Amino acid sequence: MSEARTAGGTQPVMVDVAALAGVSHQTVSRVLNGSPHVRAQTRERVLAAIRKLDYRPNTAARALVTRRSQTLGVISFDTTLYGPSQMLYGIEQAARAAGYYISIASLRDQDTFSVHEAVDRLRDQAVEGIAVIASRVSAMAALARQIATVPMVTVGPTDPGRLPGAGVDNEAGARAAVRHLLDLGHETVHHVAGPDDWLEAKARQVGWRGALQDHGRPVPDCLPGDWSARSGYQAALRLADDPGVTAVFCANDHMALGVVRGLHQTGRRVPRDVSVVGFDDIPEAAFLTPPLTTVRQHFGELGRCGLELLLHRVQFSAPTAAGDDSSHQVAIVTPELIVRASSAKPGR
Amino acid sequence: MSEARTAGGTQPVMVDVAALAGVSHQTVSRVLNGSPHVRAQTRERVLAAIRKLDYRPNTAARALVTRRSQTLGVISFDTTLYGPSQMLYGIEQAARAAGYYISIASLRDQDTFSVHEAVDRLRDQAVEGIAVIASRVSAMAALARQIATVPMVTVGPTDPGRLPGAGVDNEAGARAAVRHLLDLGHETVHHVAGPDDWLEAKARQVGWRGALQDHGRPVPDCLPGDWSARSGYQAALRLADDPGVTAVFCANDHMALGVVRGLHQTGRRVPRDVSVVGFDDIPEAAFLTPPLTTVRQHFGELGRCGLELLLHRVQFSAPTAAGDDSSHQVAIVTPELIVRASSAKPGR
DNA sequence: GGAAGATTTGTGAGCGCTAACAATACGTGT
DNA sequence: ACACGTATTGTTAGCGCTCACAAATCTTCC
Repeated sequence: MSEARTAGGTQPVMVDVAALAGVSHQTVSRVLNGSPHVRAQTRERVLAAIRKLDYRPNTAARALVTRRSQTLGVISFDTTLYGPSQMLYGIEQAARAAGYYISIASLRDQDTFSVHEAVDRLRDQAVEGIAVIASRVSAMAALARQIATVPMVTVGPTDPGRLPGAGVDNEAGARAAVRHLLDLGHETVHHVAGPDDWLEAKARQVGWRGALQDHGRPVPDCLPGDWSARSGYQAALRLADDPGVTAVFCANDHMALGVVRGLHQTGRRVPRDVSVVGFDDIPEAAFLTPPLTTVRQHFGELGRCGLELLLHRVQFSAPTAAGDDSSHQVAIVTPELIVRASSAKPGR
Repeated sequence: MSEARTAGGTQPVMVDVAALAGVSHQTVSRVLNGSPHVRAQTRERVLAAIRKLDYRPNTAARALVTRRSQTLGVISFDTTLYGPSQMLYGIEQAARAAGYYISIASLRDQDTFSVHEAVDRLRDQAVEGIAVIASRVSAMAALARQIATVPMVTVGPTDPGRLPGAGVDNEAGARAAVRHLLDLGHETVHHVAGPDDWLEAKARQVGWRGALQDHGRPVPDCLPGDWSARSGYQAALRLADDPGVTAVFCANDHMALGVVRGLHQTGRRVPRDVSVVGFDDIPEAAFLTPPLTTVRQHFGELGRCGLELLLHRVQFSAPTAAGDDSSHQVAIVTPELIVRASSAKPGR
């Protein structure tokens, strides 16, 4: 009969609870793990002891023997941006609901080295799976190379065929935006794009071009941006030179807001002279001057969705994954066009 | 001589490395922990074996015996908001630099129950310390009650005297904003405040009122807001009834942007008729229409700062903290006024 | 009433690692 | 050559938990 340390500064351990409840440590373990082979009365006694001692199981010991950390990792770049931070939130909520802890690794750069480092870091913590909020094509490639080492999904931007994940149908969103502007009567639509090597930027650009071509409209040169309001502003200054511009579709709301600012400064009125449409529907979009027409993404939903996918994979790849079932699962959410005052009929 | 499993799907463990390097597992441990009592040549051999096997130490086993998880927890509410997400990033960067992992717990509500739950959750993970990005007075109170159980600091809003933490001098920031408007020649300044039970909101309101009183100006009624652009918009509609309003100081940029929108809609021009100043300096502030005068906070810096404080406490409270040294350490950063086009001389 | 079965509990081993101590190797001065 | 101190390495014993299995208890039914 091992004497349990009753006092002292140390945390109580399982045998302490067992001693107090008058059972063996294994019975305590059974109660903790919800085993059905415990008499109700015994369970009560154990639970009472747990409560009295404020006992909390040692996760490290448990992880050591079960080889499961109950932890998922999240790699995120640019938590600064609206989308990523929203998705992180959605992921965390979903993980908690599923009984998992979340460990994060946020990166400044999306280069191969940083990506590998982040994955390593998370693997060192024995995470059971990783959700990645990455967007750069390069980062995706780096991740694809590591997919074998640990279950992984992408959230937000997806790279169908290489990595499983939950994403938004950016192309459809862009098409909807362009179609809306054409329907209003605009001859064509200009585009302020996101960085070349971002998947979302690419997809939105493709959608924009596709919609114009489908309607047999001229496809103007595409203006480069970097998601920031500043880059939108600069694009607008260039756009202002061309009197033919009547409609601009921006790859995100922040750039759209910069475009509005730039147009305004050069004497073009929105939406009287030029219509502007964004993408994302940030919370303040409805309260900008003018309120911004945009394409709404449900980032939170996306995070939840992605995590579900990840959990599924974690379950499957239990000991040795290898030849998984459907390796390239992807969940696609279709975004929604929100029409506000920044887009209107061309006013000639 | 225990035969090391050379193949198999299992991860290599320390004895595997030891066997390959021809040493004991303890020597491997020494190399891993940077012990000086290892011959350089031996160290090399061990490192080579580690590399060859792609061995990675089991954190659970290590945590079990050292009783240190190398993990810090972050509790955050509203990762959605600009400030919190920025601070989270700063915290993560600083933690990584210090060799700590970060586990997050984000909460939807700031009520007592949620706060306790989050702390429990993090404690279950055996985090060595917790950084809290909370703002509600109620949440602070709940935290203060748990401070004894684990080292804790607040980041962002601070509650001097109760919890240690890194914060911004919101009052000084507000004073600077108000003074700026008075200097421009405005008779008084109206205020759209944040939620009553947020510490930042309170401090900014106090600063606003104080500055007005210092200059012997009338203190108008304060308009309530909830940080959202929508609430700013609504406040503006109310403000519009009063022709005497020439300057508005908003407790954050999003509300300021809503105020601008509301004023614009009711025919008041910014800054010609009314000057508007915000707080935060969100990245797009400079590209709003008009560019927003605001008070800049260095959120990232703040996160770093707070984490440093936390690490300090973690070090100190090693086995049994109890009577700590300076229990109410606080780092205060002074924000900076950024003048842009949304504020100007009253145009009568 | 007692054997066969089901239910509930206890026992021992070991997950992979570090901490303490023991044991060796290496030099140095006498 | 010897003892002695110092570098370097090895040995043993857990950390707190779960797993596999053994033991004890309670049923049930002939």
